[in-house]
Amino acid sequence: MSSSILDVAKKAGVTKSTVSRVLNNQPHVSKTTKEKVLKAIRELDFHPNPYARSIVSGKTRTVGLLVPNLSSSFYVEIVEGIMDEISSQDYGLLIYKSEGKDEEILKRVFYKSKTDGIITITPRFREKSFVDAFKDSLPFVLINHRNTEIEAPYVCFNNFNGGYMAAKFLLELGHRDIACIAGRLSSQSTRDRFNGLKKALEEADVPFDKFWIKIKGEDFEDSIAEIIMRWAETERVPTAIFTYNDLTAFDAIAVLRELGLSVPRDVSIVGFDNIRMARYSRPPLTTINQSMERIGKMGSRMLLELIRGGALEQKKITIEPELIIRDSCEKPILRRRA
Amino acid sequence: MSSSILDVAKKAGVTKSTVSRVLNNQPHVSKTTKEKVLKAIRELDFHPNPYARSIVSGKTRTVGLLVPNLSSSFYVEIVEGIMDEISSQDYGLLIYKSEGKDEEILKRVFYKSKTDGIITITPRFREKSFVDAFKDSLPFVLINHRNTEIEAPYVCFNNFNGGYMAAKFLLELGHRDIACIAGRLSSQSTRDRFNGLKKALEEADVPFDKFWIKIKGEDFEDSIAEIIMRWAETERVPTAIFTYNDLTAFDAIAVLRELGLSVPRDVSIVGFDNIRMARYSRPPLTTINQSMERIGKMGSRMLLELIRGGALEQKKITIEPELIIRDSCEKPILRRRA
DNA sequence: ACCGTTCCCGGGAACGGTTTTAGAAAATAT
DNA sequence: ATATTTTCTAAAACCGTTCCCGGGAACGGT
Repeated sequence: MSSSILDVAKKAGVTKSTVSRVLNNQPHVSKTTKEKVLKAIRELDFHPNPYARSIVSGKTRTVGLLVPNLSSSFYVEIVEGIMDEISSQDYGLLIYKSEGKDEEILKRVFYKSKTDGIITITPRFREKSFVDAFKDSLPFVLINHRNTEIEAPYVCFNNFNGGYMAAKFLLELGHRDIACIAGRLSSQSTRDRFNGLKKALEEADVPFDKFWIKIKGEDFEDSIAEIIMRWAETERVPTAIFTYNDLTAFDAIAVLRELGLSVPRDVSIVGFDNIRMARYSRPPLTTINQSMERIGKMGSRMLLELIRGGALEQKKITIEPELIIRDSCEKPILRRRA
Repeated sequence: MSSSILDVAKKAGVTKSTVSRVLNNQPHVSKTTKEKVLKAIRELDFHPNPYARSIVSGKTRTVGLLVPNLSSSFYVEIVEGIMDEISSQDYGLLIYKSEGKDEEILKRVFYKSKTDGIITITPRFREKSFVDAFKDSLPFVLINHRNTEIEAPYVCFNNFNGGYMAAKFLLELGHRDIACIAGRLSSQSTRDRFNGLKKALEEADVPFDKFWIKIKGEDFEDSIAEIIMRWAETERVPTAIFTYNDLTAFDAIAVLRELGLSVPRDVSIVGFDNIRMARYSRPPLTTINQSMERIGKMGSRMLLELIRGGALEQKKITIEPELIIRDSCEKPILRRRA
């Protein structure tokens, strides 16, 4: 069994109060006593029990993190940013996979783990009222969730501008037949990206053609092939496709290749997220960069500041995206309509 | 403030000991009393403080995880497997990035976090003696570390066989000029892969040509380009390359392409790990599959069994790899030597 | 020499639980 | 009806820490 503060006290010939004072660098302990205690601590290789500490202090030096999954490197990169920041400030990180059951996990972290604060990376919450219950009793930061209903600090990307920039880039290359493969509209960030695209089309006076807008959950479920095949069958294939994330872009490239269409010669593609693999794909993917690491760090800093009882200079932070031009886009080739 | 067991006791008109008994499903509490207490618990939305509990029980229902980083999806996939398993058994997971400072972090988890057990995914430990100090006082499982010095339970891949299978596959295609880009030999798993390759070459009576063996830390540092350029300059380019992981394989493919060499037509490539992106690359990568998720789950189960005080049926588990044939390898073309 | 500070240090309560002990009430046996 | 056992519950001790309080020693001022 590991030794307790009482063992140290006995060994040093003082009481536990004195040991405690030494442990916490408090004043009112003489130099000689301090040394005696320190010696005893060293000899017993004593380390105070963190749980006993937190039971009286109310603090645990641990923060909880809810992440939907680690299958998307978008999330993984954010998590890594959080880990670095949290760790550098000597806090522990309790990580939970929340996919599909955010509320359940949140409850669990809150009641059964007693963290000093919670970060959630999640595109949406089902029950607003539920989250509301927590956010006042515990520091709470949302990442990647520009949220209109829940009144909590957040840090997110300007997805609207991302969508806008991507579309504008394609328009400036000369594309007019621009398709969009969008995610579920229940996610705010997806909606924002989509709306940014619409805005750019509008500004360029390009009519908004419902035929080329494919929305996950409405027009398709998982298979990108399904969508592209349908376009190919009608012999109306867009000259450019904007996809809601890089992984989907890779799928699209693969399917197009199967059909004998080359990217970017026949079809240009813009992704979104700039995940690590985007530079390795064939062709290297033009995409919208968002610094996942940065958003993770920012979110962590906000939370830690909240934990320390500080007031946030900014409760709502939006990070601007950046267009990364690689090789997946070109000027459109002329093609006859069927 | 959240309510305590005393509040519940008062509300139910009993003492805290009775509430505690109800909480822990202990006998010796009458049906009517139990119901009164349960009602009070419900009404106050009471949840026992886990830290107060663990201070007396000595258990925390939390396990610590050391992972070098989340930049490699090899690690990420293992972590996800661990998360799933740990979570399903209602334990919490305290995650730490250990890259380059395993010992320091291990110390931190051990002393400052008081977990019920520790899993480390790490290719190597610097100071054996240091780790030895822990493994007897706390359940401890090594993942991906077939370790000869530290006497601790582990689960790892049969990297030797992986290297062997990869090389054998290339040999059977007819390759003789097979290069190998190997990782740091300080890692046991890298050594194993490398030795597997050597064995296969030996069996096929292919002389082992030092010219084509490039070892990280000895022959190069980071840049794969550097290696391949050197081969190209001497006009001796191998017909096949075995790389020590998939990411390196991608790099190699990119560099070869820059040089106007096509994979697999001019050079065949076999990777290692079968990370998620391997199927998306151009060409889809032939590689050695190791079920990361599986190794994560296995390791977690071992640890949890150890925590429960059970004896392990097997202390050392080795998982066999599998060759995944995709499109990055072909029969060698005839080429004149310079 | 006496008194008021200041500095150290010990005693004990508190934190929120579990566990042991002990005693009262209820059930059973005689 | 009384003795004995069983079942339930309260009281108290404990886990390892922090924190408040109070007492004694040392110190300086008059």
